[in-house]
Amino acid sequence: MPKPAPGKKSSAAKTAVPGKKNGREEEFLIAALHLFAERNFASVTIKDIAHSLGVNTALIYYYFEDKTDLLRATIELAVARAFESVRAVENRNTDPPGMISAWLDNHLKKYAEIHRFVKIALDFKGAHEGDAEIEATIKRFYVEERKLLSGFIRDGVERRLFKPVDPDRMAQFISTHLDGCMVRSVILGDFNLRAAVEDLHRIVFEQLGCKPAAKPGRKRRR
Amino acid sequence: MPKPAPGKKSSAAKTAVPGKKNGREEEFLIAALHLFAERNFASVTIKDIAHSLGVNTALIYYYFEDKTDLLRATIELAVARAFESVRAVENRNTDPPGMISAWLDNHLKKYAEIHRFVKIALDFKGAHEGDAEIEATIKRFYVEERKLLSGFIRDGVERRLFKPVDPDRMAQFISTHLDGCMVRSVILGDFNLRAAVEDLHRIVFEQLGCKPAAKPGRKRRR
Amino acid sequence: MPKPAPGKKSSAAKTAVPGKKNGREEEFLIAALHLFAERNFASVTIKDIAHSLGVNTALIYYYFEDKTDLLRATIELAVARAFESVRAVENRNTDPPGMISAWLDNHLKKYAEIHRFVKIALDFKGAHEGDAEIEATIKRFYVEERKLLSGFIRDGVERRLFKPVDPDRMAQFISTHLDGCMVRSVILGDFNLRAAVEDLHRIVFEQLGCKPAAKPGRKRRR
Amino acid sequence: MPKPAPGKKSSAAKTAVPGKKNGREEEFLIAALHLFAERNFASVTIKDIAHSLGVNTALIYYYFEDKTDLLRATIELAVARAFESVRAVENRNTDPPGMISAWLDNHLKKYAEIHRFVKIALDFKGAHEGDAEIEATIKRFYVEERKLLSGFIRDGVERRLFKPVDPDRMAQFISTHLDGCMVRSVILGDFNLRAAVEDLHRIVFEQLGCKPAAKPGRKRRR
DNA sequence: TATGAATGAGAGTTCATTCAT
DNA sequence: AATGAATGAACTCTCATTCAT
Repeated sequence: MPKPAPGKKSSAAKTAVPGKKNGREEEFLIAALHLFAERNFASVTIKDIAHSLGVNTALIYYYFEDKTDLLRATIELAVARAFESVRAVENRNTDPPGMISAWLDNHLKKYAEIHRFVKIALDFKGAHEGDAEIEATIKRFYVEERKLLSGFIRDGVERRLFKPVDPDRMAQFISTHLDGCMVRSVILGDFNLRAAVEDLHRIVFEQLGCKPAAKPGRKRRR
Repeated sequence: MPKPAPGKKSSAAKTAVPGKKNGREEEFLIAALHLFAERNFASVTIKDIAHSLGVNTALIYYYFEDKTDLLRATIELAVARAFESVRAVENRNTDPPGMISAWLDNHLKKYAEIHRFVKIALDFKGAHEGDAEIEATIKRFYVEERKLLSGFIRDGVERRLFKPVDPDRMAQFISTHLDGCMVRSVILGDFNLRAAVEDLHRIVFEQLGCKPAAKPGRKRRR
Repeated sequence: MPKPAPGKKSSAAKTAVPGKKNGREEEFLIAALHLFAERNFASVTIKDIAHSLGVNTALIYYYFEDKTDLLRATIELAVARAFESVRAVENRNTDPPGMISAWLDNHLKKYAEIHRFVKIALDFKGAHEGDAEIEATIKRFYVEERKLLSGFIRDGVERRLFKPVDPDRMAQFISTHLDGCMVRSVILGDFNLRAAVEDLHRIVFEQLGCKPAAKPGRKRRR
Repeated sequence: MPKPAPGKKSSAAKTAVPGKKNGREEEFLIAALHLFAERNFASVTIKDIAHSLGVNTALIYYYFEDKTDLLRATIELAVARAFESVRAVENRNTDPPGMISAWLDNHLKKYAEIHRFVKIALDFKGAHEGDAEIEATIKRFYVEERKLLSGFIRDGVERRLFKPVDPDRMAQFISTHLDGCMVRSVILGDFNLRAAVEDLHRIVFEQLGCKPAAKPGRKRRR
């Protein structure tokens, strides 16, 4: 009863004030995002999160219902951030080949962001089967991602820049491979993400029958 | 009355490889393999495992040092099983294109096995950083996998069946993509694994400049 | 109804030294001191200690690292208390014979305190070999005790009140005998501590060539 | 019912076949004696004892009712052994001063035996209050010990070799001090047992008004 | 807002003990 | 006489969560 519930009920009400979140609340989300990505959901304790911000454990319960609610909000933040970077690509470039290149490039640059999301999404399954809200958020990410990619491809095919491939399948292929890259870089410490993305880039463009725009592609390690 | 007759569940493996270290120890490993793959290492309790075999919790400590030791043994089993199926491929086929096809096909058939391994390997990172033995076992799997695949490719290139691609990079590409497929099928319930593997198959053979052996490719869902 | 109103037992110490680190932490220490002295370290469970204070088991871990840390703190408290009483003697009396008498007398009065310390110290060996900190605390007690006693004796010898005995050896003798008394009173239920200490008193003063101050020496049982 | 109980009911029936015990049974007792003396009763596990003999854990239950029964039998063995050495003294020497000297000397030589007994006796209290049989055995040791010592002293007093001291009190004094020495040598790793016993020796003989028989007394460390 | 103190539930683990062979 | 396998009870410790302030 003493708790005045400032925007409770998960993060649904949070979008009432878009843009900057309440400071503390976002601090928790960011801290949680990092910790959940580094370790398992189960391995990260409420204490870990609170300590990493230098605040009291109980405070988390002022902002979030419980640990799962925090996870929910964290995943939403991760998805939002991943799209932020994707949207940036969308607005800057207009020719399909460039878009795809930019997007792959983006994966390299935003490695940490996307990596975090995949890791958390994967971890989520296995400890929280049943939470529909989280499941929906995750799926939304993948659906939008493919929509975006297949949009580029369809555009290129229509403008005869690409060979007549199935845009959906090609989008799926790219996106699946990128997930594979993410997984590998988690599992194998010495995985060369840059080289792997470059190889994907080359192969995709060969499939599309179109020379890539000679990416800078710095030195390879492996 | 509460004691539910020992040795009821998972008795399939009990008589599978007689003479080997089967019996209880392997029963535990198989039960653990399934549970760890389904849920997180942290989410699976010792009680869960014991109960799934209808035995007492303490019995686990008769066969394994502790929970981590059980995980270690489980991962070793998973790797052994994954190689079992791979070796089967190796011995049956001799022409490189057929080998690669067979191997991709194998991923489809042994989906559950490999999927379990990837899931556990991924989960391992984040809760057990530091256990060098487990880490080594996981890495061994990937190293051997790539060695196997690149061997096929090198062979095909030398026999002029394939275009002169870099065998290591191509092997890495295939193997990474397969991991991506595995992850997707965990995260996304409706992921069409068969279709994804077929697409990979087609693209790989295009890259190798060689028609695939017209796989049957049953109905596609997506 | 099962919760028996917090802070019921051992509330004596709660308000004993206000301003100091009293409150719960000290309550735990006192409860533990009594229990560890009564029974073995291993026999006393965390539950026993918590229950004796009417609080939850987990609360102990809020104040102490683990059970061994609690033991450590308990021994430190016991040593501190033992010195408290010793210091009291030191400040009240200045003539060496009186000091020694007072000190033996003190052993009688503070029987419970010292007895607890010896019991715990003895128990410590055999279950915790390796904890250097605890070992050091115990040794400190004995070193300081002997230093104190030998100081009295040296003083008396220099002032020609005592025969020229070796102060260190005589101090060791007294202190060892007192430990013997403590042990006996633990092992043998009907050991007459008072009589034993009186005998020591008499013999020591004979050794020092000096009449004791005719202690009252109430009734003897044995 | 399948258990044929070969001399069960604790060690009461064991004396039916005096002299050498059944081999295995005595092996267990000796192993237990050492382990209980080194560590706590609670710290020594049944597994420890069985392992130290290279046999199976369950075998212990063939010879002993349970762990406490083993302790009971162990204490009986310890007492028997302690008296063995005492009796040896009794038979070899006849002059009271020599007897006392021999007995103190014996403590030095049989240090390990006696030390073990005191340690176990002490440990017993605190984990097993209530076991009357064990308690009686322990008390018997102390009663007999004092009887023996006071016999020597009374003899010496009657023969005018000693001053007219109270034999019981002097015996108690000696025996208590020896316990003190034992305790010290457990608690303090660097306690010089030899020197402490020598000091006791000297003081006792001064009290008895009789020069000790110039003990060899090798070099002192402390 | 923020905290210190407290709790309940449950996890992993150990251990004495038993039972069939 | 001896063992391997199994069990139940207990213990230590952790963690999410709550409550009063």
